[in-house]
Amino acid sequence: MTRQPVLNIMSLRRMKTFARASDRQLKTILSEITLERFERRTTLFRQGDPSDSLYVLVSGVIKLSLRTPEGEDILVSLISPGELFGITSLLPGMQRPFRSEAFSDCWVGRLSADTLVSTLLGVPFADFSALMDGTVSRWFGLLHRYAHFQGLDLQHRLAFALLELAQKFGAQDSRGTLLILQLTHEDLADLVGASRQKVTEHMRTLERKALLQREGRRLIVSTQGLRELVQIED
Amino acid sequence: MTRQPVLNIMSLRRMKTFARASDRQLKTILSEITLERFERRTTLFRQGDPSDSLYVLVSGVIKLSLRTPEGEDILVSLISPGELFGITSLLPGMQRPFRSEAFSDCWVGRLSADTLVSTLLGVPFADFSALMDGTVSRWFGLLHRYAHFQGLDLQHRLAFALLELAQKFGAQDSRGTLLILQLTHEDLADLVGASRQKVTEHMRTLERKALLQREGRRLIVSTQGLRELVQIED
DNA sequence: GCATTTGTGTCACCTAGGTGACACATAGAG
DNA sequence: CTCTATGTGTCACCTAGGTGACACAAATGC
Repeated sequence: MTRQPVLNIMSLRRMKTFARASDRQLKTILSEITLERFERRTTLFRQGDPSDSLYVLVSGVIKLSLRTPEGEDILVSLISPGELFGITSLLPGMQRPFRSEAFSDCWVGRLSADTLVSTLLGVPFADFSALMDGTVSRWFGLLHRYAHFQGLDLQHRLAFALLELAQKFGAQDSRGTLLILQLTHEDLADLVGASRQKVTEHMRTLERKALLQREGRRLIVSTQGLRELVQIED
Repeated sequence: MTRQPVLNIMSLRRMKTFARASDRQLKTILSEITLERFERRTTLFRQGDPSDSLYVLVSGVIKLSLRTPEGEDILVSLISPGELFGITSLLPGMQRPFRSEAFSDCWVGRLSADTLVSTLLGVPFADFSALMDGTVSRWFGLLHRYAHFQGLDLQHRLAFALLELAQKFGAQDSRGTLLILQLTHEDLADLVGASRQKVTEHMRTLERKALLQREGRRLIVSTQGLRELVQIED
C-alpha cells in the first residue's frame, strides 16, 4: 500500500471546483473529507446504489461505466485527478446511474454533497438540489438515454423513444396513451439516429405487433407492450 | 396571433422548478420574465450563439437539435410546457450547444440565469455558476459527445475519443502527445461503442496514417493530425 | 524460469441498417 | 376544390461493422 497522499488547502485549491473558495471554506471541507484507497479494478459503487456521497479523485484514474441488460459494457467516462465525480448526489434521491471502479490504483476523497454545497454556497442543500433538479437534471436524463442507446438496435431505440415521448407528451386514452404531438417519421429518425425509411419499416412492425396504433397522424402507444418489448426481448 | 397567456404566481408554481419558491421570490421572478411568442418552425437561438438567457416554456413544444458538419440533424430533445431550457446559461461563458426552434406555436418566458439563481438561492451568480462548472458540466460534456457520435462512423468516433483522451491524460512528448494510460482495445471499443476487432483494425489504419504511434502499450497521438482527420475528412 | 492469462492482429462470413428511387396518401394554401 | 408540399410505404442494393475463430505476443503469477 502506497503511503497516503497529503490533502491540504493548497492541493485542494489546485482543483477547478475549489479554486475560488476561501481558506475558511476549504478548511471546513478538508475536515469533512475522508481519504480512501482503492486498488486497480476495485469498485467504488455500483449501478443502483443510493447516491449518497460525492467523490474527489486525488490520484489515479476512475472509470464510470454502464452494464446493459444484454451484458455489453459501455465506458461512459474516465475521470482524471482533481475531478469531482458521483455527481448524482447533488440531485435529490437519485441512484447511481453508473458503476464506478478504479481503473488504476487510486486515492479518493469522499464527502457529502450537503457539506460541499452548504460550505461553498452557504445555502440549504435542499434548495440547491431542487434547483438542480429543475434545470440540469435534464442533461443527465439525456446522457443516460444516449449511453443506453449505444449498442441497442433500432427496434429497441424506437421503443424507448416512444416510451419517453409517451411519458412526456402522452394523454391517457381508452385505447392506450395518445401522443399529443405530430411527429413525422423523419423526426423520429433524427431522434433515434436512424434513416427515415427504416423508421417507417419498424413503425409498421410495431403496429403489426399492436404496440402502436394510428389515428390520422396521431400515435397511440401501448406503454405496457413497449415496456415488455424492451425488457423481455433482449 | 393567439392571445397572450397569463403568467402569474399560481401558474409558475405549477412548474417543477418553482414549486418550492415563496410568493416573494416568484413575484421578483415574474417581474423579470419577458413573455415572447414564437410561431412553429421559428428558431429561438442557434448553435454557437452566446448563452445569455434562460427560458421557461409556457405553452407549445420546443425542439433542441444539433446539425452535424455532415449535414445530418440530430434531435436532442423535445421540451414540454413547464420546463426550463437553455440551461447552458447557468454555466460561465458558454455558447449554445444546440439549436432551439419552436416545434409548435409557443409562448416562452425569458429571464436571466442570474435573476433566477440569485432570487431562488440568494447567492451570487458567479459562485453558483463556478460550482456548476466544477460538477455538473461534465454531464453536459458527455451529452455533447454522445450526441455528436450519432451518425459518425467508427473511424471518426475513435479519432474524437483519442483527442478527448489526449486532452485529459496527455503529456507532451517530442513525438506527439503521450497518453499516460494503459488502454486496451477493448476499453476503447466500450468507449466508442464498437467491437474489439474493428477497433484493432482502425487503430492500425490510424497508425499507418501516422496519426498514432505505439511505445509498448502506450499510445502517442498526433492531436494535430487527428484534428485534421475529423474536420476535413467529413 | 515456465505456465497461464490477457491483449493484439487478421481472417471469412453475415446482417442491420443506410441509400436511392418511386408510387401513393394526405394536408394545407390558394 | 384543386394544386403543391410534405409525409408514408416499400422496393432492391450496398456497406459498415458485428461475430467467431484462431495464431501470435506480451504480461503476470508462481
